[in-house]
Amino acid sequence: MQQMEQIVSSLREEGFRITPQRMAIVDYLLKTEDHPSAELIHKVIRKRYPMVSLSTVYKTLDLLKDKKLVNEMDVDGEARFDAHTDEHINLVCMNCGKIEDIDEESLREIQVKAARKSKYLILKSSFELSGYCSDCKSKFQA
Amino acid sequence: MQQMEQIVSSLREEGFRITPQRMAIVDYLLKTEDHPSAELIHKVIRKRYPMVSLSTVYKTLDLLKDKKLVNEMDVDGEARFDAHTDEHINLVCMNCGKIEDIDEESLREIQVKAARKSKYLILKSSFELSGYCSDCKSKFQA
DNA sequence: ATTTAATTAGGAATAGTTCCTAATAATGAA
DNA sequence: TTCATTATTAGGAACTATTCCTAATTAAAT
Repeated sequence: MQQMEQIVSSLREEGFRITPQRMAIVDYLLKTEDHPSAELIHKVIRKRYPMVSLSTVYKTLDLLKDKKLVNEMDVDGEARFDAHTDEHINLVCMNCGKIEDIDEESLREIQVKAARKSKYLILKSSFELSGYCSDCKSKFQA
Repeated sequence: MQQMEQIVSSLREEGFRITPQRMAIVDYLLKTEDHPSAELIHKVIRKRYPMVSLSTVYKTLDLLKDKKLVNEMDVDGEARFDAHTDEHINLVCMNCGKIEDIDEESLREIQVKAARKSKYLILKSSFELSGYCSDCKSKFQA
């Protein structure tokens, strides 16, 4: 909720229009703890704005990615989105598909080390661990 | 070259057949430093075995993934493959698409920490940094 | 209220991947 | 070696997430 106004005004300043579609998508992404796919976002948004199109969802997500307001990650060939853009580890459950975030300050150091070793100019990072969440884990051990 | 025989015998032990197609794909993946896509693998293999099909490439890659003999990663919605399965960071150039590996022993610690915090059973990890490689970097700074 | 240019809805097109099936060939047995 | 069995393959059709296209709409400046 808090970041909403910042995002709106930063878009407006750059000359982008504030449409109900964009508001709805940003609002949903800020409020959810999930890491929804474009399709899920579309489904959810549609409940309030029935005529919003999937292509608009994709376009808005592209815009938000450009502005570094959301991160994109890949799970089984499907893009998933996250408005929590601080450095963190994504834990992906290979059974139920749930994604959990974990803060980890040592990621930054690793990034610096890697940049130094490789001479890359690093712009984006993605740290992902996959396995079974605590719920699904017990099913497999039973 | 060295691992070839191990892979062949481990597949044979489990009852899988050793076909020229599988040999060619494994051979190529072991020899290259690249992180080729399925399509590139197909193109390369075809030079020697002109009738090998793309679907066989995909199936073989699935098999090798299952056996943990190759890792899969995603670059712009395209799967890329790597027979170098030790823990490492992938550096992806956002301009030319090149991928470089960097060894980093601290990754293991992070993994252990994350597993402890989250109670996940971790089976797979992927650490990816994207940006510009040293070649492309200079083009953008000019 | 009017203008105008960004944005949208909707669907068609694309591309990577998976699926399907008859034909082929690797392997073990005789 | 020859034969029988059955995994594997080639080829292409089907699928699916995403991108592209265009006329209609609408946010925002005047």
